[in-house]
Amino acid sequence: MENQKRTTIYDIAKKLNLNASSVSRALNGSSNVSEKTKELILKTAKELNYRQNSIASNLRKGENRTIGVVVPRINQNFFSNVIAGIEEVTYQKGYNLIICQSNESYQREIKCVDTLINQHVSAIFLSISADFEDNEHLKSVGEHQIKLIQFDRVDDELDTFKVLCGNEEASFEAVEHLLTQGYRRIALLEGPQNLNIFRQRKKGYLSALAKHGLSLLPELIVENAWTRELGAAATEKLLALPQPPDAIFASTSDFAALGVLDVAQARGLKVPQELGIIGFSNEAFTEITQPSITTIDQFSKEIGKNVANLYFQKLSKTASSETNKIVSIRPKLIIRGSTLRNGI
Amino acid sequence: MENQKRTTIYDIAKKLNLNASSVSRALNGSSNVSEKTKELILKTAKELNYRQNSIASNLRKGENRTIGVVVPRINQNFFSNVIAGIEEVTYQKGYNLIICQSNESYQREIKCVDTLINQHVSAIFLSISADFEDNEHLKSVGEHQIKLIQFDRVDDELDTFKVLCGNEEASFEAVEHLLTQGYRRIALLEGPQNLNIFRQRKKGYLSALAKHGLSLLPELIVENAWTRELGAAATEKLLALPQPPDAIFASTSDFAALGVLDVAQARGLKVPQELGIIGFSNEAFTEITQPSITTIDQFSKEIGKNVANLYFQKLSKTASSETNKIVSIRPKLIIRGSTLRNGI
DNA sequence: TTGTATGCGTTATCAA
DNA sequence: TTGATAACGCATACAA
Repeated sequence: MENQKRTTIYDIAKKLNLNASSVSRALNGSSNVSEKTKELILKTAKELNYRQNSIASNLRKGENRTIGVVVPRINQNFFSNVIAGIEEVTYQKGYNLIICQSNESYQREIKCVDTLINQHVSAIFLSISADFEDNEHLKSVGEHQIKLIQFDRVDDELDTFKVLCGNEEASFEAVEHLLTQGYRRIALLEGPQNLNIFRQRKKGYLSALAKHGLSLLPELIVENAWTRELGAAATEKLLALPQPPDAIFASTSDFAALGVLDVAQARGLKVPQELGIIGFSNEAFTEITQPSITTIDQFSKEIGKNVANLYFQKLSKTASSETNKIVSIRPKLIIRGSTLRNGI
Repeated sequence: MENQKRTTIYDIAKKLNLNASSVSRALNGSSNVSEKTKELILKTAKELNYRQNSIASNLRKGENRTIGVVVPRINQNFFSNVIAGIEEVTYQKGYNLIICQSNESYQREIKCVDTLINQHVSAIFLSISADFEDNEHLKSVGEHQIKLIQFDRVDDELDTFKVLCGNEEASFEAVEHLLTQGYRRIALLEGPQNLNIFRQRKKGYLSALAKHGLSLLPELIVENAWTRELGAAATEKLLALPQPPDAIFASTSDFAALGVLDVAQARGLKVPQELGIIGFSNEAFTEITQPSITTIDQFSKEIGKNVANLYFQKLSKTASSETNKIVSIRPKLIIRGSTLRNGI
C-alpha cells in the first residue's frame, strides 16, 4: 500500500475499458452516463480506493473553493470565535479554510496575503495587525480577482466589504452607564490609535463626556494599556494623581480591566463604591471575578458568521453590491458588579 | 483591473519574446538563465503583477506544502493554543495550514479527513471527536500517502505518530496531592470513557488511591461531567450522599471545577477547608477565582509545536522512524488555594 | 451514451 | 543559455 501512486480516473478507465471522460462524468454525477456503467465506475472507484485530486480539479475548473483567513492571533478568544463562526458557514457551503496568523506583525501579514493570493483562494477574510502600516498588499488582493472582506480591525481607506463591531456606540454606552452611576472622573485606557477599533472606542468615550458637559482631562487617558500588567501599571499611575479617577474604562480589553481590579484590591479600594471598572470583550473570566466585571460583548462568533454570509450573499445578488458594503454587529453592554453602586 | 485574467508565465514570455520555460526558470531562481534575462523577466513580472499559481505548480510537482489540522473545536482554549503552536513551526517551514473542526461529531470528522485527502495535503494532524466510533477513515489517510499525527485525543489502536499529554501521571499527582493535604474521600468527575484522555485520567486517580491503600468508592465517581453546569449538578449529587466527599477532582475540565466551586459557595462550604477542588487544563480563570483553583497545565502550545516538529523531523531522518513514534509532554500540577489547607 | 481532443499553469526533460 | 514538448489529473466541448 505504501509508496504507491494514487489511483486516477485513468486507472479506473483502463480497468473497465472505458474512457477517462466517462469516469469523470460518472464520478461527478453527470446525467450523460448510463446507470449501468455509472454503478460499475463507482464500484471500482471504491475498490481501487480512488480519491479525487482536488488540485487538478481546481486547476482545470479555474476555481478553488477555499477561503483564506488572516488574523493577528489564532489563540485569542475573540479571533478563535470569529473563525468558529466563519467555519460554521463555510463548511456548509463546502468551502475549505486556510488560516494564517500575522502575529500582529505587518510584515508577516503581507506574507500571509501573498501566499493566499498564490493559492488562488476565492476570498480573503482579514483583520489587520497592530502595527499595520500600509494597504498596498490589501489592494493587490482585489487586483487578483480575490474578494476581500475586512472585519473588526479594518483599514477605513480601503473600499471593501466590512464587518464591524459598533465600537463607538458601545463605548459611548459604557461611559454613559458610568455617568448614570454617578462616576464623574472617568479614566480611559486606550489602545494603539492606528487601529480603527481603538480610535472608535476613544471617540465614544469623548462624545459621552461631551454630551454630559464634562470636559476632557488629558491626564486621565493612558495609552497602550492592553494587557493585565499594563492595565495594572496604568492604574497605579492614575491612582497616584492628585485627583485620581473614580472610574476606569479599560477600552482595550478585559485583561486590562483585570489589571485595574488587581491594583484596586491590592490597595484596598472598594469596587464599585470607590472605583468603577469596565472592560471590553466579555471574556469568560469577567463573570467570575469578585466583583464581576462590567464589560462589552462583541458577539464574536456572530461576526464570523456575518463575514462568511456577506461573501456568499455577494456571490448571489449582484444588484445591491454597492449598497450593503458594511455590516455592523451591535455589541452589548453587560452590566455587572464592578460598576453597580446605585442599583440599576 | 477587474475581471481580467491573471497573468501567467506565458504572458511574460510573450511580452519578452521568450519561452515560458525560461520564465519559469528565472522565477524559480534557476542558475541556468543569464543574469540579464533574469532581471528582465523579474522586472516585467512585477510590471504585469504576476503571481505564481500554486495550484498549477503543486499539480505539476505532485506535492502540496499544506498540512490539514482537524480538531473538535477551534475556539476551545486548548485546541486554539495547539494550533498556534503548530502554526509557529509550519509557518517557518513555508507550509500552509487547512483547519477543520469536527464539532465533536464523528461523521463530520470523517468528512474533514476526506476533503483533506482530496486536497492532497502532506500531513494531517488530528485530535479525535468525542463520539469517535471507528478508525477506518484514519487508516485511509495512510493509504493515500499522507502522514497522520494524532495528538491529545488519540486512537490507541492505530499505529501512528502521537503527541500525548501525560494524563495518567498528572492525574496521579493531583490525587496524591489531595491525599497529602489530608483529604480522604476524593470524588472523581470523569469524561466519556471512549476517549483515551479520560480513561488515562481515571487510571491515575485509581492508582493513586491504590498506592495509598484507599479503596475505590463507586458512588464517588460521576460520569460525563465536563461543563460548568454538569460539574455543578454532579456536585449537588455528591454532597447529598450520606457520606459526602471531602474533595472533588474534576478530571474533565476547569469548567467542571468551576461548577463545583459554584455549588460549594452557594452552600457555604469552605474551600479548601471543607472541600478540596482540582480542575484540569489551567484555564485563565482558575487563577482568578476565590479561592484560585488548583489545576493541571498541559502546555498546549508546546504540544502543537511538538506535533509539527515530529512531522518535519520524520521527514529528515529515516533511521529512527520506528523508535520515537510517541512523544509525551509532561503536564504540571499547579497548586493553588482550592486545595491548600495545610500549606505546602 | 461514449470517445476524442484539448487545455488549466506550471515544471522537467530533452534537444538545440 | 534557451526553446520545444510533454506531463501532472481532471473536466469539458465536440464529434461519433
